[in-house]
Amino acid sequence: MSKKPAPDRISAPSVADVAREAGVAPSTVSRALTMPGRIAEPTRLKVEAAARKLGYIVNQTARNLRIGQTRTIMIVLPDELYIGASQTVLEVLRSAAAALTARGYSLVIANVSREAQTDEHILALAFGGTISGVLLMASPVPSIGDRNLLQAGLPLVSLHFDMSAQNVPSVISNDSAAIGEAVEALVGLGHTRFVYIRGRPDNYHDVERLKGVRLALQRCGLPPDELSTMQGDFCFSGGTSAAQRYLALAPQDRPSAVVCANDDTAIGFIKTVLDGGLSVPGDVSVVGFDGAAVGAFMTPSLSTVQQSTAEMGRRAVDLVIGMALGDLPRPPLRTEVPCQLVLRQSVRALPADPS
Amino acid sequence: MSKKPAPDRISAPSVADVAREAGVAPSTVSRALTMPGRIAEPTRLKVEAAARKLGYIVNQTARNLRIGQTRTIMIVLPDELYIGASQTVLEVLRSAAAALTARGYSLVIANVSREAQTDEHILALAFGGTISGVLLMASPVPSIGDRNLLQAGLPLVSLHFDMSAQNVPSVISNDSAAIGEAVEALVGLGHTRFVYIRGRPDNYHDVERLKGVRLALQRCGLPPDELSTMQGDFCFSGGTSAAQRYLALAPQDRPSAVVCANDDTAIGFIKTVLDGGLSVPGDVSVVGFDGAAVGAFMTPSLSTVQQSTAEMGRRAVDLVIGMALGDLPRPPLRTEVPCQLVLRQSVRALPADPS
DNA sequence: TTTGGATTGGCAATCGATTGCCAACGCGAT
DNA sequence: ATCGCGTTGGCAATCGATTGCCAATCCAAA
Repeated sequence: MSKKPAPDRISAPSVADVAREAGVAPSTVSRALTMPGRIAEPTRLKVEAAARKLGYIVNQTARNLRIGQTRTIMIVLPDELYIGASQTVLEVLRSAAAALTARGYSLVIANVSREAQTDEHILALAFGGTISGVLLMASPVPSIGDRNLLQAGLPLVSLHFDMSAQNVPSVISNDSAAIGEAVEALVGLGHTRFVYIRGRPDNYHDVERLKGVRLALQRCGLPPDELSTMQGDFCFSGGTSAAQRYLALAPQDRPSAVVCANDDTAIGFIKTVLDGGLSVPGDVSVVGFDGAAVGAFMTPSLSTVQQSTAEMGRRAVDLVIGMALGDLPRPPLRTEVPCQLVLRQSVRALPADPS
Repeated sequence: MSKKPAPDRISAPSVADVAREAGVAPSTVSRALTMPGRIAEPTRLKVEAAARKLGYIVNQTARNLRIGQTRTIMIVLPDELYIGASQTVLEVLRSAAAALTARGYSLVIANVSREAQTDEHILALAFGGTISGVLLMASPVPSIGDRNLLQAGLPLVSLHFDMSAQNVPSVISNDSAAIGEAVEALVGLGHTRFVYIRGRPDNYHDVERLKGVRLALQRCGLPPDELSTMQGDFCFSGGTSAAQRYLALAPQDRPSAVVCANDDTAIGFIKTVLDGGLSVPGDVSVVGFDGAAVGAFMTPSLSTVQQSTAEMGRRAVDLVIGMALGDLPRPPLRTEVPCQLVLRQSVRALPADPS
């Protein structure tokens, strides 16, 4: 407030500077600022005043080096940070970031794609000592040669993918059960013939969701051959190409219910069949997965399975910080956060069959 | 490959360990690994072999402390990381992240919202010595009391907002000119009466885009009172409420062209007027701004002004790294990246007026 | 063989904060 | 006045990598 010590100082003041200003030893400064109670009140106040006067801010790099910890969590994003309508990964990222900063942690993004040298970068970061924990978002464990992220000995939590089998605590949606609910709702509306439009091959979500569809149909007593599948890719384009195949079917051969691996697929599908002259939900009912915000504003509005992204992020952060602090010697391996079915204009009840 | 030195070693190997293994001094190890040419080839190979054998990875914390640099760029995100259809900020973030990691930099996210203590956190990070530069995304300069981010003396680049007046190099879209093009296109299609649905008050983009609309109408020779404005908020809800006001107008009083501050606004507007029984573009033509990917899959598909997000991210990274390395003593204060007008089904030509 | 210059590699200081250890000090009790 | 205990604060080592400086070494030229 009074006068600035140095408006454009090159090097920031250090504990030594503060100590000199306050007339005490550097160790006293450090303790005064970080160990309440360890230093007598009058001395502490003197130090605090000196620190404020000099505009002292602790050098985190030096601090981290000394204490061997960083309060920094690394986030590994999926192969491809696809930007479409489904933004589950981003929503979880937002919630995790909020939870982390609220607890005084920083967050570094390790990657936004997954090219050749990306895993190397991730591992260098993990082994470089700047990281206190890792959040793995919808990603396999980064590895290079015979070295992988698990060996870094860092607290590690998987989001979206269930890796409990590999002993990695996982925070996941109940993909299979949730999509099953959607299928049961469609059966309840009179649908008996289904298409499932798949995501990328070998993807965890695709496998789980397809499984959920199959199980639900079985529970409803429908024979397995009432379900056909079409290949998709979790993107608009996958929905579009599946729709073209759907349109190519003879009208009476078209299943009345289409369940999609995610919202983008559903959106691509709907747009294409509408352009092809069909009505949604008049001719075909469509359900997506993820709960993209824009779904409510599509025409027709999109039925979907809403993931609880905010809670997933929070839970994962609780886990990884707990592990980093050693509070969780045996973290739960599976934390399942339930989804919520949202039925909108894109589905309708089938008129009772007179036959 | 042969046998692991210690599968669960507590402390990672240091230069000292490598030096012992290779039979040289620590300084030699350091130089061998970071200064090509400084160390004779045979020695260098010996060191490299030892490092590989021990699985040595440099401790970045120590390295950063010593060299007083971090190759880490901090990203400050907007007040609210709104997740809707318009994802400009996220697209730019993705592109910037890709450019940064490609150049060996790390990226820390300072914040995902802007609460009371957020700015404190941002400044602590900035002054804490762990940061080499800052990318400010659609955000004002964080400050707390009489201390602000500018005083940290860090390379700083603004994205989305033009802060060249405050001497901050800015990478921006040509908001005003681009939306002007859209307006001119609509005038070219025969539209003469316009509504502009605004974003949040005092927002940079809102101001620029409204200005662009006004200037374009003026250029086209239309009187200012052919433009009315409605309040929005950059979200679906803003479009929705504006649409309700639009529907409340007598049909002959409804302007035939609606220009929205962004795509989310347009999407909310379209959905609501469609539900209200109007046709788009039959009764009203609508244009958004941002180029949300999902726009192409709406019904009708959304006309918009596409921002070149990928290029913006790259440009900003080039700037901030150049400044950090001292390569850019006088960085350009304004880098304007042009947008591209995309006309889709949501606009149509007005039939020639017989009167 | 000697000399000069270039190359190589080691020693030790340094970055800034933290912390184990201990000396000094104060205070109350004997 | 002395002792003993608890409190306070200083000294110096430490975290791990980098780098200025210099000694040792080598090679070619004289």
